[in-house]
Amino acid sequence: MQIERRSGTELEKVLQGLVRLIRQLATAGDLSMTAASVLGRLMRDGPQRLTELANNEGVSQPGMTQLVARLERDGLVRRTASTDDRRGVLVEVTDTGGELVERRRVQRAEALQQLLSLLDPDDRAAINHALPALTRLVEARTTS
Amino acid sequence: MQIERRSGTELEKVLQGLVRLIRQLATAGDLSMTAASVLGRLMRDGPQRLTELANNEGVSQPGMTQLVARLERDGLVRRTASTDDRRGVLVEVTDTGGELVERRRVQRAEALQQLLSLLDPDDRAAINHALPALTRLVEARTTS
DNA sequence: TATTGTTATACTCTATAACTATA
DNA sequence: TATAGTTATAGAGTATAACAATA
Repeated sequence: MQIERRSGTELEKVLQGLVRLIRQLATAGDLSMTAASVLGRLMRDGPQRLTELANNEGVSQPGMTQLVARLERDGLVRRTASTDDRRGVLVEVTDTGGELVERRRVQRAEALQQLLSLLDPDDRAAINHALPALTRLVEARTTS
Repeated sequence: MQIERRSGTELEKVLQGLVRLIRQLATAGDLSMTAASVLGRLMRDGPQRLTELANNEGVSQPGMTQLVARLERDGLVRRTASTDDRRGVLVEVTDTGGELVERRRVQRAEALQQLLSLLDPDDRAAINHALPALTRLVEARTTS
């Protein structure tokens, strides 16, 4: 038990550092975290309703209206009327938006790769080995 | 080489998830990331100059003036005149601020501990084993 | 003249409350 | 009446430019 308590504390410290790291990695297009997350989701899951996006991103409905308005102004997403329910709005990512997301993803991956290359092979192996476990850690949050 | 390129991409994916995770963990006091980081730094390294804080946090000098003004208004930091250079301002954390930082830290650690306990022992071990390496990864960024 | 910090101004991001249109 | 979305308004958080005070 004491070992486990300590690992939560240790992990907290490390994650704080990782958040700092991510925040500072070069990222094209200067998107906010929520904007990037919305674009990523639209790429992954296809066009979605505004309300659905707001709920999934943990943002208010007006907040999502405004975020989508900015993204639309910047040519990254497109709004189309929902076919069946005339109240609804479908948001979909444009080609420009998709390219931007991909470019950012590659940039971050390359920056991380560069950092990994500075580490000892043992450290690289340890991180590699922990990636599936960390993925499950993240999913444990979503699931529970 | 191909193995390494893939690990950058994998790590990028995992870190995106971890950032989402951290963002959503319960946190008392509703501090912004920069505010939390400034308070943490003041706790760790003691009172600091405004310019020093701005540089370390990657924020403009006016931005730091305004952030410190909000933190002061909320009773979390205190500004004192610098002893030697009368242009300078020293920022230090108050008892209230210190307690808030500590409370948040404990909350996050407990939430993470709870998530860790949902994983297989193997996954927990893999994460535990990678923590020092991840710490060095973060430090590689700062150093390079 | 250079440095430290503040003030003025503007934009993004986000919330809540009040509204409109459709179901 | 309930749901989908928008508009109005306000505050946090950030930037750049212009300024004041001190070195």
